[in-house]
Parts: sequence; C-alpha cells; structure tokens
Amino acid sequence: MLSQAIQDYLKTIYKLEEDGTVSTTAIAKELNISGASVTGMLKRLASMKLVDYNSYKGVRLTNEGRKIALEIIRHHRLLELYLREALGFPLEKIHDEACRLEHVVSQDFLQKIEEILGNPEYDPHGHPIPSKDGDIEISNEKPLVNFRNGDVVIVKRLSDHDPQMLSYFEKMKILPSTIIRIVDKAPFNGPITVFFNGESQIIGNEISKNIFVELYEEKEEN
Amino acid sequence: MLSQAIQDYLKTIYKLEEDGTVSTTAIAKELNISGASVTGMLKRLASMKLVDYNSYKGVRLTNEGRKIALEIIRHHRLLELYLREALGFPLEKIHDEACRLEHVVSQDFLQKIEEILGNPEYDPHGHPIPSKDGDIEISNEKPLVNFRNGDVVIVKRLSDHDPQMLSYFEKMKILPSTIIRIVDKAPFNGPITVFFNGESQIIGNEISKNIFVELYEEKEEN
DNA sequence: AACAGATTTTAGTCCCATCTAATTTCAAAT
DNA sequence: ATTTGAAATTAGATGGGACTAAAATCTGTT
Ligand SMILES: [Mn+2]
Ligand SMILES: [Mn+2]
Ligand SMILES: [Mn+2]
Ligand SMILES: [Mn+2]
Repeated sequence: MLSQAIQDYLKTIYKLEEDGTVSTTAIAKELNISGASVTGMLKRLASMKLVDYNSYKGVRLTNEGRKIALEIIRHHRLLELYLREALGFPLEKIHDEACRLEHVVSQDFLQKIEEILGNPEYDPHGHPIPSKDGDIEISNEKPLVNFRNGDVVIVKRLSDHDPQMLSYFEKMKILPSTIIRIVDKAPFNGPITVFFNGESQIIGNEISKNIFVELYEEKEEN
Repeated sequence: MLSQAIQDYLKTIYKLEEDGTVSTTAIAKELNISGASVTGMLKRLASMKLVDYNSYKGVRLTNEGRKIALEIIRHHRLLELYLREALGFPLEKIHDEACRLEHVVSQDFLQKIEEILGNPEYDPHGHPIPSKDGDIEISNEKPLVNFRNGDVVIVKRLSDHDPQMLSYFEKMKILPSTIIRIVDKAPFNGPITVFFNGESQIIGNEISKNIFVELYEEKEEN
C-alpha cells in the first residue's frame, strides 16, 4: 500500500501536469513543504517508476503513476459528493475532509457510496469523477471573465482552492449548472454585472476568473 | 495531532486494562508488533503523560490517556454503526474500515453521522458508545456458556475479534437484542441447543463463549 | 562571455515507528 | 539460595518523510 504522502504527491503532480512538465517548486508550493523534501521524494517516486524525473528539468507521471493519481482523485471526488449529498456538508468543508478520507476508504466503501449517489459523473465543484479504470472526461470550460456582454453561460466548474471563495459561491448560489447572463463588464477589469436565478448581481473580476463556464445553448425538449 | 499509531496504542491499552495493569506482551500481541517496539512506545507515551509506566510492571492509562482512548473508541463505534446502518456493510467488515477511518474523521463528520443515527447508544456488536465527554456505560454481561438449561437470555454483545465468527453470527441472526432460550447443554463442554426466532439451533461451545448475554426478564407492558 | 538571481539539488539532521539480537530482570520451582 | 524459562528491556539498525544550510545548476541579462 502506498503511503498517504506518496498518494498526495501523485495527485498533485497530476493536477500540475496540465501545464507541461512539473517543477519541484510548484509541487513544494502546492503541498506546503520545502523544495528539498520534494526533490527527495521525486527520486523515490522515480525509483518506483511512478514518475519520469530529470534533475533540474521537472517530472511527469508514468502511466502507472497516472493510474494511481486518478484512483485517488476518484476517491476524493466521490467522497466530496457523498459528504455534500448524504451528510449535508457545506461546500467549503468537503475538500479537507475528502483529502484525509481518500487514503483510507476501501473499495467496498466506495462501491456503496457510488451506488447511493447513483453513479455520479461530477463532484460538487463540477470536477469530473474518473471511472474505476481511470478514464476521465477532458473538459474545456473557460473562466467567466473571458466572455462578453450578452453572453449566456452555464457554470460547469468552480475553482476549489479558496474555502472562503467557495463559501461565497454557495451563499450566492453560484453552483455547477447555474445559468448566468452577462449584463455588463465594467472597464479596466472592473466588476461584472450578471443576471441569474431571477436576480441581478455584481461579482468581482477576480471571482469571475474562478467560475468556469460554457456558452449555453438552450435546447427545447418536447 | 496524535499519530494513528499512538491512538491505536491508547485504544488497545484501554481495552486490555479491564484485567488490571497491562503488560508489554499483551499490547504487542494485540497490535501484532514486537515487544521491543512496544517498550519504546510506552516510554514515549509516558513522557507525554498519557500512561503511567513502570519498567517490568506494565502500564495504565492516565486520565488524559483514557480521555483520548475513549474519544477514538467513540469514533470507532459511531463509524461501525454508520457503516452498517447507512451503507449496509456486513457485520464482519465494519471493524477494519472503522479502524482506519477513526483516525481521520472530523468532529463535523461525527456530528453529522451521530445525528443521522439518532444519537445511538450501542454499536452493531453491542458495545456502548462513549459520550462526547468520555462517559461510557459499564456493562456486565456474561458469556452465554455460563448459563443453564432453561435460562432465557437476551444478547447484549458479540465478541468482535474474529470476522468469520461475526459472519456466522450474522448468518444465524444472533445479534444484540436477540432473545435465546437455552434448551440443552451437552456434557463435557459439548454443543448447546438453543431456541430463538422460532427455531431450534445447535451452537458450538466455543461460539457460546463469544455471545455475551443477560438473563431476560419478560416485562408485561400494558 | 560573465554575472545575477532564481531554482534545484546535495549534505546532513531529526523524529517516528518499526525491526532483530543480545541482555537483563522477574518469579516460580527446585 | 540457585536455577531456569518467560517477559521485558536495551542496543543498534532501517526506512519514511520532513527540515535547514550550503552548493550546484540553469536562465536571462548585460
Ligand atoms: Mn489527501
Ligand atoms: Mn472537487
Ligand atoms: Mn485504528
Ligand atoms: Mn464494535
């Protein structure tokens, strides 16, 4: 069994990999540990064939490493959803709890909650949940701030790094699948006036970089 | 935060303390580690004032140590019950899962499941669940084997050490609150014929040492 | 080409939790 | 009182995972 530390490293590297190969410092920042510690661990991970590591040049996950990362991410996201749906956790508390539980839950446990949740596809932040054999949807939402006046968008995903921001999202009822019309973007990266849930609201520019959306196509169903 | 290892030591010492002070070897056996390792840890626990330790004479928990032990036991038992009631885990699988989860669940998590379970008093094996401030019922059930022909008893608690035995109990529907009449005890520690749930069954003598019961007093309620 | 600054790695240390082998202590029986 | 076997402790080692301080490497600028 891989240690909690190793599992979290792999998960972190997976997340950072979107932007090409991953630097020591990036991992250190993300995990809040020293660069030296990261270098040490990267060597170990390399010797276990979980990453490809070139001194001074960063790391990438091997297929094996990626498989494990996705496994843990699967745990994490199923847990987040369960905490929210079944136990009524507030949005900003699910991440930390899931990050501890993800390393100790059994397959049995996951099986049960997945069943109870009805084989869900997304976690409460809108992140796709990897399948048992490590398939994961590649999503391409853009931050709300990228869109223009008049655009109608649907929220797909919320950035999950700042608990306070999540608490704000929850209070504002800005959640995955919320439909938002952009009324007005103030100049010079100013606040954005939006309309949703029958109300007009003003949200900060910074916030709007953390709401990932897609253009909404209204589909008439019979 | 105390490590998982320390938490499990304290829990183990608590359980073994029923029989006076606790020996190094007893702990080692229970945790499946070497005696030398236990000696080392006992010194650390003593230096943390979690146990009173006298070389060659065994340990006892301090009040502080006991408080922590009961806290973890509380986690364990609430989790066992939740796994069974909410997730439908079979009796023999709840212990291991709870033993991993007990070290990482937050107060929030426990609060939620306690509420969902309706402030339960007993876990699925019939063990009392300690209160938040560490009060716990002292129970005095005796093993079924101690009783005599004709006695009618109520199951209070099942020994939880052998998963296979637990699976057997579940299959047989011998569970806490089951009422059993002892029909016949074969001589020389032979099998015991019992009657419950409208059926006659024969159970081994060994098994009957692991079913803890009380004499049942039928109370006529109006 | 040389330098400056940032990034990264190395060297050395620490604590935790375990191990095996050797030694010491205890208690029971002779 | 000695002996002896079991129980417990000490001594020494290991691996994991973190740290700080110092050295090395890289990169972008003069
Ligand atoms: Mn984690
Ligand atoms: Mn998430
Ligand atoms: Mn445990
Ligand atoms: Mn129990």
